Amino acid sequence: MSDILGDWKRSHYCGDLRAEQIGEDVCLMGWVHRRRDHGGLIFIDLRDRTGIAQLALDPDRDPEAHGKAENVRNEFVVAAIGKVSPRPEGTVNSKMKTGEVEIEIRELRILSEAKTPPFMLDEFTEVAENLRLKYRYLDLRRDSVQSNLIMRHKVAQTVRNYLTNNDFLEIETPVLTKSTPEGARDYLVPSRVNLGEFYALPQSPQLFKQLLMVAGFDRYFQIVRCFRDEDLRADRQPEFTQIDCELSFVDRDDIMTIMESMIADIFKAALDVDLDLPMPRMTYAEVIDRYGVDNPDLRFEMELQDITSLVSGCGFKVFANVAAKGGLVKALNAKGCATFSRKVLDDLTDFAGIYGAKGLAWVKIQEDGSWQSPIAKFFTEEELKALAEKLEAAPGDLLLFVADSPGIANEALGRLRGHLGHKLGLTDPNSYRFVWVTDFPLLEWDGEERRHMAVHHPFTAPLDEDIPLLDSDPGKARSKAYDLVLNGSEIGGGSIRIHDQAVQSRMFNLLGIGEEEARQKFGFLLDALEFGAPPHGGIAFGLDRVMMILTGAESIRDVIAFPKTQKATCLMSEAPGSVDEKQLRELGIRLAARNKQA
RNA sequence: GGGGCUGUAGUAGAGUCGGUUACAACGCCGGCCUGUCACGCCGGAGGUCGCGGGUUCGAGUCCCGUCAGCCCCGCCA
Repeated sequence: MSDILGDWKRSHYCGDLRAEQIGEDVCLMGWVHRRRDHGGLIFIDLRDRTGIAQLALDPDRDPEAHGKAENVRNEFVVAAIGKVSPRPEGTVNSKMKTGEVEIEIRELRILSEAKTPPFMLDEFTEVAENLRLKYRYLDLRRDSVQSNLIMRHKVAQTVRNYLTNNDFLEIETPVLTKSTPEGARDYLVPSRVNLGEFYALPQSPQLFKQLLMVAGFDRYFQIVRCFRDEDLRADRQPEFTQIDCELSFVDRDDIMTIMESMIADIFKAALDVDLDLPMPRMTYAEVIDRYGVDNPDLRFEMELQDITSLVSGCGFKVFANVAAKGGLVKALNAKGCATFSRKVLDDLTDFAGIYGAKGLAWVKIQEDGSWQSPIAKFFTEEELKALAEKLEAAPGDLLLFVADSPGIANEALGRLRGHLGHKLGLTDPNSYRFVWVTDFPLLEWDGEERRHMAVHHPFTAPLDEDIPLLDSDPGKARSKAYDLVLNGSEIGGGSIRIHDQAVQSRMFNLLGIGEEEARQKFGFLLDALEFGAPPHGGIAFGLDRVMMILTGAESIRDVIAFPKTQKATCLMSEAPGSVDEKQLRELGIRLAARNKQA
């Protein structure tokens, strides 16, 4: 039987007690983190979200409270009243914020008893993630995830303050909305009132925020949940949070300038780190050429080199053939890695294979400058010299080559570059290297669907100078889209939108979206564009990914209070679950028979 | 849809070549202990080795299947 709270009021958080409070009477409430029973004296480490304070219970001083403390177990919820006292000489704990003081407890109330938790709630015990997720409310008592969520709150507040001070308005948009085309799979919600019809949960508030610009709100933001029914990854959840912004009467530079300063505020507030502004900007073509991927990690160099022209006529058929067929031969120099074993090189080859590379050629530069390599014999002295010069090869270096179609050669070697950066310890977790990537291609060809797809989304404006290309060579057209990349991770992206109905219609044409289909899917946007749409553009940041980097979390689950597993289930609530036959009937839904026998 | 890793007391692990009663730690329960702070000492309880099948005289160990969690490819405008 527990005690009642009665009229006790908490006076302090546990973690806030310092030497300044010595002599004060305090009332603390929290969870028993640990109890140390010395037979006589009992110590209780009392925990709340701010930290831990040591309660001291002396049988001579307060036998009743001490007696109660004998029955206390871990994770009991207790309230305690006592006097803040200095710890006796030699017993100060310098590892604790509150280590100079303890509370001499006069009265103790057990507010709630607790079963022994299924795992220990200390920072030393590694617990399997499925167990952590099943008992998430206990896992969240642990300092690590709790401090991540506290920082997340701080970041959200910083965003609100910054954007508010810059004349943005926070406006909510519908969660029950309409399926959007071109994007990821939608989560669907059946309508009871409109049998047979479905809402879709938003993948982003894209259309609504553009309509808010047409409506004249000028600057909008929302910290908003978005939904995508796609497979999960370490940095992808089916529901995630975006910092979503849209502005009128601006160009790309305006948006990037305003937003990078918000990012700087976030880093100052969360980590007390000062960022250098403005952040560097690079075109898509440049980052692909130099790093192979559109989200390069700039914490280290190791740039890719295009050596296609150097090997186009060489004796190594693999390279020569690729060059002849319009492919790309790219190389990077892993400085000092000539020591890699055959096994490691095989692993790197397998790694490149994941991204479609059919092989990975390598060269070890020996101490005497000679080439140790299965392919060296195919090259002339001049070719070797030219390659060595281009790659700045020095004794001890490891040169790696991928020859393939441009897409595969760039991606495979680019990913390999990132992989090596990690492996070689070149990715300092306390270094933050940003880059804006601009001038993305507007369209990409989808071989399966036999049509162009929007790289960003179908409302993205082409570069002014590339508008003529829409007719002549749409695949070459570049867009006014931009991504913000941090340490190899895309943390945000956006674009200037099309605000001209005629251009928007041409865009739909290019995408193979017929007039009827366009009208049916987002006629309201096309209509709106005809009623005076200002030039506008925006951006959305993935709050979860930003938080991962700020906290150093390896999984997005560590920055979300109640995340889902890789199969998009919640181990705690056991969502998703089946529903009553009655609910289905009301929705006019009958489940198709499963292919396995019931 | 595909590739890979993991699964042994409450927890996280060890378990050799297939061989006696599956180990020690932390936690838990009981006892002792008045300055600890991941307290200490003594004792105790606690196991369908994820699940199902197979091989074998004998399976935690080998094989097949299956379930769950994780990482990756595809997918994610």
